[in-house]
Amino acid sequence: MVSPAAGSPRTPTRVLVIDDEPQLVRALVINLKARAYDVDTAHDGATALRVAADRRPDVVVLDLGLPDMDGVQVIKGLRGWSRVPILVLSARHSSDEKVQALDAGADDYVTKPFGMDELLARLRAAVRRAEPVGDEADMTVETEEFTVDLAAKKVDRGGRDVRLTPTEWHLLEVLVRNADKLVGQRQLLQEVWGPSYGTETNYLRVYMAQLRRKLEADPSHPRHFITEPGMGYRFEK
Amino acid sequence: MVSPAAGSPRTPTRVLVIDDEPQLVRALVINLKARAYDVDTAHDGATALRVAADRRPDVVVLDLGLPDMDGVQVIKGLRGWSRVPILVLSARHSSDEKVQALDAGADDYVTKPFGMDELLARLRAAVRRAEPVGDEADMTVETEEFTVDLAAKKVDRGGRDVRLTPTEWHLLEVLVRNADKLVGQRQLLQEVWGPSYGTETNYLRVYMAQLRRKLEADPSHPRHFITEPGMGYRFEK
DNA sequence: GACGTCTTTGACGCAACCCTGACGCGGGGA
DNA sequence: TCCCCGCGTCAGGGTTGCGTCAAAGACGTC
Repeated sequence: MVSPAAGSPRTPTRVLVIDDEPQLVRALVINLKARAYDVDTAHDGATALRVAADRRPDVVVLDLGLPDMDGVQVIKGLRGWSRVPILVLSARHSSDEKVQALDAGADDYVTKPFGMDELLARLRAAVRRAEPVGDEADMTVETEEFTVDLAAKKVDRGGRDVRLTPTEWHLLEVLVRNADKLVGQRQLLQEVWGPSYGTETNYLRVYMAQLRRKLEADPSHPRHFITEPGMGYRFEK
Repeated sequence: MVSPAAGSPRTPTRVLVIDDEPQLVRALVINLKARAYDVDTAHDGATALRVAADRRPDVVVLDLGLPDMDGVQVIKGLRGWSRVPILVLSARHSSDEKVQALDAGADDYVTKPFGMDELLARLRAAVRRAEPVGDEADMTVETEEFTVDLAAKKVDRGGRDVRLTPTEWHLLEVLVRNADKLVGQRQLLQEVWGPSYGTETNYLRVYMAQLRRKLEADPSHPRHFITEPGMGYRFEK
């Protein structure tokens, strides 16, 4: 419900687990990998900071009881250059330590022993709130002749904005989101005009013509909006 | 120390406390107010959703045990239109309930009884990470004709302050924050008038006209507040 | 209780959009 | 070769959506 991300098989979430207890690490790694996370591990603070810089994890799970340095120092070390979500584990229930860790920049604090379900849920929550807004980065598709910005809902052609009607834009959006793939006319009709449509192919002809007229260099010999006779249409860069 | 925007007297953080236990609410309110938070309260889910829509809190503290509805429903109700951080309180230690709440969109989960220090630390953490990154720098947007200062909530035009009503300002703010991007009329209505609006496009027409009359050089040929027929509006520098 | 401001609501003219039908063209099958 | 289906193109008409104005309702202040 958050973002459909049609066609983009998002790279797996990368987790960095920092802990010096082999058993706990193993349990975490197994559970995380089973859920298709990409996992790195570090057994002490110094390594952790190095690995974090190298691998740029999407979320960090940090045990405060490390052999070489104080956990809070690790948090500060990370926060010096990164806003990656940090989920702290600790055997200590002391309120003081929680406050210290959280104020140093941790995002969450879980006391051992903990339920794996809960930890994973907290991890999902941390990842979820870290990502969504910025996914408008590569929401823009360029061709030689024009540029489509899906986030801003703008089409640029030779420095000038192209004015599209709602239906035209909707049609364009579906095609661009499925770039290089054939989109059947039924699917196109249902996505743009609604589920009760499916045979009114004349609509498609009219609006494809409009799109080509506004975007193609030579509308009668389209290079980007290709007709696949009897099947549908395809957008190509 | 994480304090935002040095030099800007940022408005106090607004907290919405949702709980039906008077004692707990009182304790929370006292502690929060002592730390200069702005506090609203609600003792059931329905009120909570209404107040949230009205007051736009910066963070929500939600007790799951409400008299009128399931806490998870409240979370979903909020998440339908807002990304405000939600901190859940609950007497139940069940792992299941934690997972449900977190996956519904909660940001953190604290089991009662809890230490006030810890709660406040978690609250600080939630608020801190909700703050956008580069907020301080470009809190002001300039055009050839006028300047909008988002932090000071002021609009300057030719050296003179422009007087805007609350609704006008709110509308302007949403548009400016999404500069160059198209903002759908539904989104606009929900962000300015609240989540229960979405089809009253006549409001938009009236208030866009007011904004243009006050800010555009030639209100009948707007250069900054662009109408995208059938879709929404766009602010351009 | 009267006033001023802000918000909501309704009515109207006008422009833009969406749908529709007609026509021409080209390729594949009979 | 002729026919037919699918596609591209064009132009007209019904409908929707937008801008504008004005007046009534809600709210707070003096």
